[in-house]
Amino acid sequence: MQFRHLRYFAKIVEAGSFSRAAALIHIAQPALSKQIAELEDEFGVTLLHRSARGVTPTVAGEVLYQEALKLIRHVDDLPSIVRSSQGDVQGVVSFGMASTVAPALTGKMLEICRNTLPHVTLRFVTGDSLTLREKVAARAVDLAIVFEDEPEGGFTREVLFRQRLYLANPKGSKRALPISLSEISALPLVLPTPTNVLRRVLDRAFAQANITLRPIAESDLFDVMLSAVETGLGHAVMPKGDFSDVPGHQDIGTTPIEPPIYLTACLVTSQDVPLTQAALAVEAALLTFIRGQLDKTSFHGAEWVEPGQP
Amino acid sequence: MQFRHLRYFAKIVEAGSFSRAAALIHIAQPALSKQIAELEDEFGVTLLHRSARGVTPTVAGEVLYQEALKLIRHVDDLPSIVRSSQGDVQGVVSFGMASTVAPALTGKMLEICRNTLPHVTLRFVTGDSLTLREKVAARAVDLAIVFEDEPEGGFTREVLFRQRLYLANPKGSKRALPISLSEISALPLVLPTPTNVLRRVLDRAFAQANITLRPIAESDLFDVMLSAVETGLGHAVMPKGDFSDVPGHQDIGTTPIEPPIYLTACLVTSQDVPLTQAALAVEAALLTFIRGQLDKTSFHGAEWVEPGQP
DNA sequence: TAAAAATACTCCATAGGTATTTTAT
DNA sequence: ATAAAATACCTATGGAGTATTTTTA
Repeated sequence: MQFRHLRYFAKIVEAGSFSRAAALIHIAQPALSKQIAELEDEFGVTLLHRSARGVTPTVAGEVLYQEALKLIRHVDDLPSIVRSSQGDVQGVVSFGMASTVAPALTGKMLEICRNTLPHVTLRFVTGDSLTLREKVAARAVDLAIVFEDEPEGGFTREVLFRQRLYLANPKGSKRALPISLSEISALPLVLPTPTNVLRRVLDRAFAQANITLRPIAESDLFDVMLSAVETGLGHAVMPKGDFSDVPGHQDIGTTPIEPPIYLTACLVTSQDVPLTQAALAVEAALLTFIRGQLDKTSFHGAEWVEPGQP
Repeated sequence: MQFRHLRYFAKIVEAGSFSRAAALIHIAQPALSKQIAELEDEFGVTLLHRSARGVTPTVAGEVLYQEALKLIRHVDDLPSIVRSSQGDVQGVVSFGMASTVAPALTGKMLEICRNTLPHVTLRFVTGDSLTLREKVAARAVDLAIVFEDEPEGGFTREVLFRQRLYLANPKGSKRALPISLSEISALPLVLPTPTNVLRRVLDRAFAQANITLRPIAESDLFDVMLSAVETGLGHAVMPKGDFSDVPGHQDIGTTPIEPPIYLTACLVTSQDVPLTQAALAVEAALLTFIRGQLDKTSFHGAEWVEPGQP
């Protein structure tokens, strides 16, 4: 499959005939016949109805035509996209991260930007996923890594990984074996407020297991929950399997929850307004880093999702 | 620019070196050097930092890498997209149209579907643009042609055309010359309710001209407004320059408004859930028709927008 | 029976291979 | 000094051209 195939195919559909398209492209008609034959061969589908006075697309052909148009436009945009990120990329980029992923990424991101984008100022914003997403929608944040339960419209998202949930335990109360939902419900719990994504997923999981959750406290602040765990007051559930990178809370232990529950971490941007060159460059650097160089063993309980449809 | 270029470039970025990538692709290293040289030549930009132990992408290279990934995924999806619309496409497709575009399109759409998609049942829905968009969001309607003032998130949109606004006059009160905003404000007007897109655009236009609009009646129903015009009670403003195709209202005259005011007609679909094969086929057929065979002279005051970014 | 698409073949442009040089650490 | 990329040159696949046949309205 080549670009040429799509370009030719689109022109033929628009011209309504091989020969007319051939004249438009300044190419011989048999060349087009061959190209389309290859396309139909590759897909195993008839794309054009041939008749004595031209061609009309089949249903599959019309679908391909629309996809081809999108691809062609995208490709034709490449030069300007690439060139715009040439030269001195500069500006301020607001980059949001859910509190639990921030410790593992902040340093690395800063380092990358200092190296490859010296004139870009990174403005880090942390918070809970819903707030961050709202800020992205409001354009107060350019891009953000958030956990999503049910994706909402208005955002362009790249799924990064699925993060397993763990029980966060006070230092000392060690336990390596996985813990069940019913066992968890018997513990004193500090949970996020009900609007939180994590909380909603938890509520659903426990509801399905017919267990009522009775947290001893609720908070939307990561640090508040960790402090509560730290002081031994209770346990928390976190999308994080290791706290050794969290300053002040290195000795919080974790226990995998069985059956596993997952949150999906996504990089979201606003769908409505295009990113600045600087934000685009940061996004590209971030994705390249996360999908490539990132030491994935430091993310306990994360299942890396290969790029695909959001 | 070929696909190969992008595929090779992506592999090189992932491998971190020409030679490693060459080994992965099973191709000689100089071939890659040449391809990338061509790419850099075409964009006029350095894409990779060469060093003695491999390559790292430049900023432009990282941006291109991300775009290339999207393109590659899209292309790799083509076979399944195309094949899925092969065979007996069947099902019910809900197709919404803003009331003013419905008369000009309903017949043609039905004809196209009967011909190319015999086992697809088209369910036509008309209404005002905002209601239709809500129905699309709620998945009660698969795709809809609506007028948009400010695009909202959560939808995939294809801009179709800009439609100029006209004053709709009772039969008899003919007038060929354009009419100004202040002249309009002196007439008895029947306007859409304030939530309507058309109304919002009108309110804005008149506010900018420092004119207060005082309609004699408001309605959200196209037919109600037309009936009011028909009986000579008042005038209406419509995104439509010709009423000869509206059964029962053929003799309503129109007057262009000067300076011109426009609404943008878009085909919107829900961004969240993918379309069924049937809806996809209808969408493709519709776009092909509207952008191709449609007799555009029947759309008075429409400026056709060539496909581009929404 | 015409107008259009498909087939048959010929040719050459270019992707890719081999051998070697240049570059950077 | 060594590992990697660039350059030079050669080969051969396949895209495009010309001539012709087949299809269908």
